[in-house]
Amino acid sequence: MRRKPSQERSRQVVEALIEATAQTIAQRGLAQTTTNHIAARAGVSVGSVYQYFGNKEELVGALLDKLVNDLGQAVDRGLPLLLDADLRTIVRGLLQAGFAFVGGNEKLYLELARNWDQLSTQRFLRTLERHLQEVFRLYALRHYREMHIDNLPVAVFVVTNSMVFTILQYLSLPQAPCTRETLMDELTEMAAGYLQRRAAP
Amino acid sequence: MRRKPSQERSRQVVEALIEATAQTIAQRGLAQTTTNHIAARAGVSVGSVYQYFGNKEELVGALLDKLVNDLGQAVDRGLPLLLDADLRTIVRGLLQAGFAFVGGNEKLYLELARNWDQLSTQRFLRTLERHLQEVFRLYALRHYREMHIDNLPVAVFVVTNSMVFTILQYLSLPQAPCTRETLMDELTEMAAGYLQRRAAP
DNA sequence: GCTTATTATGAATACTTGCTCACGTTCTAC
DNA sequence: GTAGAACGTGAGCAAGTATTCATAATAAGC
Repeated sequence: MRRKPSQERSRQVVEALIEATAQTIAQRGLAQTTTNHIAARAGVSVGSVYQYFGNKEELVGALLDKLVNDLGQAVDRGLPLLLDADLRTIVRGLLQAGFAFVGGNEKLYLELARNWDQLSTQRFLRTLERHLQEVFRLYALRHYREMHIDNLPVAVFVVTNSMVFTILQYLSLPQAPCTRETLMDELTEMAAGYLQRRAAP
Repeated sequence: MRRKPSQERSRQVVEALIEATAQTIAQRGLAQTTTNHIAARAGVSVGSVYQYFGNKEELVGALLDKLVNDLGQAVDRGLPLLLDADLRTIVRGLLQAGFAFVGGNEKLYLELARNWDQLSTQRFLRTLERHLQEVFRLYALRHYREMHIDNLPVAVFVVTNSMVFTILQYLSLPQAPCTRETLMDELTEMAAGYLQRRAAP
């Protein structure tokens, strides 16, 4: 951020720019999103973009920061409700929460996912992994008889990426091969089965 | 393809262009790959590109066609060797074959995967899914006592995408969270466990 | 009210890149 | 050998876009 906004109006401009970035990406795609489009949608001139952001990338980065933050909050909100349930219910709940999170902004998330090479998108996955690792660590502690995974980080890595990318593929398919419910059932089956495998006999 | 090459030299130019496209994408990334770069690497002038390809996209499409073809052949070669083994061995074998296939051109495949939104990349996955569906259909026929999946296409969709994208993520990670062997073990565990779940009692 | 700091503007700049086209070269057929 | 077809060339065009900067408007401090 090139200049730190000190007055109220400038803070509103920054907010409007980030919001406009999200909308423009969702509507036109990241590649077709220009600084002029963003400025126009935010109701300011291009110059204002460079008042607060060094370049286009920083602006998108700021949007990502906001989304990563939202994600963290969403996970933390849903977490305590799940810990008493069994593994299958937890996974199903997490999937449901995931779909709900993407929910209204499906296009935006899909578009961001299409560009997961940009460093920033990776932060999203890392954050998600970190949170999920915490969930399963707590579960493993409570149910140490049913679940004892020697390498939790790797297991979470595998499950997280499998879930996320399969869902993204599903969402970006021109015509779905099954209902959303079916997909969630299958993913739950796969993930829960995998995570529960090493039950102490 | 705008003009069909009839002489030998022009056929060599077309081949050189496709090969140069692969190398340039691997080295500079798809976004930074310009028609001028490709022509230069192929040792011809830009004009020649448009002699045989309507635009840049067609050129990349031709490369994709070649790769999809390679993939099909690779799967077909390895297939008969696997059918007598058990599910776990099959999955492990497929993963091994997958890594071997990507092998030398890791950067190219990674770069293409980063742009999976382009329609063409999807053909790759579809082809893979189709082949794998055939593998598991045959397996299910032989071992109908151990594996009875009511919706094979969906199961294959889930497994394929989970494997492919988890591996791609693994490969694009700056520092790996585990060895390649460990990753394959875990993926095998997850996939084989999932596919075998519905054993008739 | 006056001064100074902050904020907003948008035409102009600088640069990239896909693609064309007029011209030169090589091949083929007779 | 020569005409005509196929092929190759690369400077330059056209279109788009990130970024700047001189100028103007607005707010804050006194």
